[in-house]
Amino acid sequence: MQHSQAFQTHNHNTCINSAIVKAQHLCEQQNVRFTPIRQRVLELVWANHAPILAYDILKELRLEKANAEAPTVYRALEFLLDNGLIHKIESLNAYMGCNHPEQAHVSQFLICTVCQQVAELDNPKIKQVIEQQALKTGFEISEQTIEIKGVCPQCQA
Amino acid sequence: MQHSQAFQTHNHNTCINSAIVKAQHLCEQQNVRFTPIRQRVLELVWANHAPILAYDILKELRLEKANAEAPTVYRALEFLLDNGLIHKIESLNAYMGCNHPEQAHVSQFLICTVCQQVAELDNPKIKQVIEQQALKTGFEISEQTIEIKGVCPQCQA
DNA sequence: ATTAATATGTTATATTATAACATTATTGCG
DNA sequence: CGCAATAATGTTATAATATAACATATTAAT
Repeated sequence: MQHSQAFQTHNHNTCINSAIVKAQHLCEQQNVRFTPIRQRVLELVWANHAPILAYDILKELRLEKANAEAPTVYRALEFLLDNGLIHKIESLNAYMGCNHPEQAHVSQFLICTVCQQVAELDNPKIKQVIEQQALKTGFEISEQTIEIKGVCPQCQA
Repeated sequence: MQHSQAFQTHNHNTCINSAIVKAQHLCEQQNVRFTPIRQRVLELVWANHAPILAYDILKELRLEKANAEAPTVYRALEFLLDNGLIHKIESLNAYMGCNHPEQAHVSQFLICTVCQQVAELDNPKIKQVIEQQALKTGFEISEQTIEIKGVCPQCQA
């Protein structure tokens, strides 16, 4: 089973549109404001399946909004993170869209070091084994950061 | 089985001494230079079971070496990382000593958000399940970053 | 001893992220 | 509606993390 389109060819506009629509619905449900800046930043994050750097978002924003500054971007990113709409890839200091923000989940990221694309897995086995093994030491987990680097199927060919 | 002393009381001088001795041997074997700066940085990294920030290492170094600068620290950290003597905790931008640099291994880190201490696990089950599940998508793993946040046994009491 | 390779010193700057305060927009309520 | 409270954005400055580039010193190999 392929959990993500990231490593397959697909019409990526569908990804972006679907992400925006989901975000709109979720923000409405949560009664939080999906403002134009927040939407635009989310669109920019979704521009590729590769994670994007905050200052690269800023560069893009500035093409449309000359007075954009770092806090504009970081505030939008914080909002999107808080509401589960994006993930931060810690080992890259970069951000990527979340595949299914509508449900809480623990993700694992497969980061292709050749094409830079990242696939989001939400594999319950991985989550559970980690919980199980950590519990053996008496540790109570609140958060898992799982980032896997390697080469995706496309780039092996 | 407890894989690390981090969350238990212990004579920590033993940890530091043992880490330095292992590093000396390994560097000799590998025919790389374990210089005074590199040794001192390794000692500072081992000062606690909590990861340390690069600029905190720099502050300590400067007490002994007034002309120490950022590159001094980052070069030593790079050397220690390259030779498997320390790990970088990506989600904290911080560095910690490696428990058994003498063998290649995939680690998982249990980061206590209360006491800031970090235990290094080297759990083969976790490693294998991740490999297995990633392989299902055709992904070839080269590196795993596994950082688990939560509360350690001591801090639950 | 001389050269090559490695390590360190030094200055500057790139990159990532936040603090602090001013202004504007939106919401809730009398 | 009009006003106050809250939330969001604008703006300037700076903190925190990390590297580039080039000079000097140390060590290793011949």
